[in-house]
Amino acid sequence: MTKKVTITDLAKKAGVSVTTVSQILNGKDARFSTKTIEKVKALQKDMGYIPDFNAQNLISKTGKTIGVLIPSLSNPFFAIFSAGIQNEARKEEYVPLVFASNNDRELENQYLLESIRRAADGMIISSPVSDVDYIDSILSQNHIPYILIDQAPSAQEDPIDVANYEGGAKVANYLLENGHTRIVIVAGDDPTVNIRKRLQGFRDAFKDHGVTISDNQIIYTHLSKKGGYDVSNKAVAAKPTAIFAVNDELAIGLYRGIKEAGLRIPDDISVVGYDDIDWAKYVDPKLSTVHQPALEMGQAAAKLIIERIESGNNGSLESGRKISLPIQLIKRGSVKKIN
Amino acid sequence: MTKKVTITDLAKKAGVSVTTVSQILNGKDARFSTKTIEKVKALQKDMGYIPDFNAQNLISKTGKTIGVLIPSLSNPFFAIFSAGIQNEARKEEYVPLVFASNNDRELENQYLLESIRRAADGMIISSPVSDVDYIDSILSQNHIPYILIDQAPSAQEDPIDVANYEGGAKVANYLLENGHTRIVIVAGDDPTVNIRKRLQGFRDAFKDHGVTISDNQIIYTHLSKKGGYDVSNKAVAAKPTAIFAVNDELAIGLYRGIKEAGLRIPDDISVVGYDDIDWAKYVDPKLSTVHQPALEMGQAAAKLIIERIESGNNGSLESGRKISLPIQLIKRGSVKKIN
DNA sequence: TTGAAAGCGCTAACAA
DNA sequence: TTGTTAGCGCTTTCAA
Repeated sequence: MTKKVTITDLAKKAGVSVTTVSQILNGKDARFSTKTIEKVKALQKDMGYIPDFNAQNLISKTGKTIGVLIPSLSNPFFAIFSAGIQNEARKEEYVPLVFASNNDRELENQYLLESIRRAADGMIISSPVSDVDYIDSILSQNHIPYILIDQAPSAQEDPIDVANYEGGAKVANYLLENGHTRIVIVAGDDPTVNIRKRLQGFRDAFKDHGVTISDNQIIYTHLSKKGGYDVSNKAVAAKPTAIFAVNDELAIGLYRGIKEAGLRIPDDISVVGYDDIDWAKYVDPKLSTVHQPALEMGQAAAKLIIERIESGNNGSLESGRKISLPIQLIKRGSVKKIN
Repeated sequence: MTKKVTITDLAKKAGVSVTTVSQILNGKDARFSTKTIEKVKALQKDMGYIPDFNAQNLISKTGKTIGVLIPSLSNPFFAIFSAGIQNEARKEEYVPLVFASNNDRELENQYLLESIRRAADGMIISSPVSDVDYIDSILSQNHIPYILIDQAPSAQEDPIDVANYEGGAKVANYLLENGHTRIVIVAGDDPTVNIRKRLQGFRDAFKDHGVTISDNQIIYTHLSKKGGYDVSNKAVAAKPTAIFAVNDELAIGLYRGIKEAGLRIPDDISVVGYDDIDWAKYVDPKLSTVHQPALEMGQAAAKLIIERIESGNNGSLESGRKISLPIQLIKRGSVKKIN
């Protein structure tokens, strides 16, 4: 096995010092002769020299790496969210290290440590099972800035605001306009703050119209298609005229269960989701939902964390600016007007 | 900003040399007194010492990193595939660096170089636009083993075999058994070898039954839901009794178009997909398809590349063992018997 | 049972 | 315009 070309090899071959090569290749070539510069650059190509990442990082203390913790890649929302992070990171020459924790606390913890070990410069954490205090303590100790997205009950305000309260209220008003007052809500177990706000907005809007939604109208289940499917009987049994699923995956699971129960959407029952994953347009009937800008959220998260990294603001809970992103109610075919 | 704890800090505090600390922390503690060992280990916890990744790699020349190139995360097949890689890699303490190239050749190339720069020990490439010769040359030069999955026309046999020819044939026979001979195939542009084999198996099976499927019965489009949707009119216009979509995304796009055209599945037209993404069970009617073990494929890919890395087999095209994975025809509700 | 010293590949003061 | 030297944090001979 031929060894990798090092800067010393290159320097020798060029008949200059390693400093010269290093400087030139790093763009600090002001003080060198054109001749030397060209010689070095040509040789770099010829020899296929690529600077050693580890050696560089050992000195610079930054590998331009962002650790990313998400619950799962199989939820399209997070797949797109991750894509957004990657897009934005790329512009600044950062690389995301994406870990899916599957809501497994231990795994999540391992991946957190692995990110630190791999010298992540910052972290984006969007995995809901986290113990926020623990994360804050370990990350602060290591002086790694981080942002929490869509996080478990936490003192910290989400730095990326996507108007969940308003979103929930929009769904409520949409349903109200269409005459629905007999409602079931389907939510994921251990709802995150974002989803709680969404729920709160929804319930408050109903209350404003004189309709109280009690806790037993909320069904909790695993936050997935299967979770929605599993509780569809229960949801249907309550004989609502409309169901609000706190995300689209849930809604699509409900679709299946509702149809298997012999009911039609929206004739027998209306369904509204949340997220507007691309699949929402491909189910029958097309799903009414609230558009969340998943891609933009990923981009915003990456932008924010890079800002913090480069500003040296190793901020924990208190720090940093916020980004607000718009949401939008998308009316499609899954809600019917009743009277 | 407090500095990160280094091995020197720890050694000083323990009153021993860095060698001692290094040896003990790396499990080579045979020759040290229990007392020293305990002291060092305790101090590690206390001080929160984490060895510097870059410094370690600089010496060991391996960062236990696998570069992964996929077309996109938004296709659930690849999301699951990536999850499989991560699962398996984790067991061996490798970390995948996942890059989605979106079929953009330039991006793909950038990510390839970035993986090399970041000292990937091996690569899994599953992005169909690649220029295989180029990849082989650059990776070989850098002595990085790699495996190509589901790759563009290539001399190399896929190291992970998922019986595409047989899969295609199974779909064909299924359709044949149900009386379908008027067929349209919907495929992605620039089909990969795997998909070609799938197609070939399909066509050969029909031919065996005396039915020739001509090239103009194949419609090419973007390999996505939208791609399927976009050509649905064209597909319907050919008045087939059944459509074979080479993947589920395409099939689900077709579903939408077919319904919008006022036709019913499977009464007016039967549809079969390929992949068995989890969504296949959640569309109406449930999609008949061929189950591809995406998760297992990811695991197998990771296993294979780790084997090559650790065996020092920096193999390019010729090398390495193969893994065969079973597929399965899943009959659901999207095919109807006709006569 | 322990430590001194060299060196991994690179960057950056400081000289020349 | 270029080179010498030190040193990043760690592992690993080799010696004590």
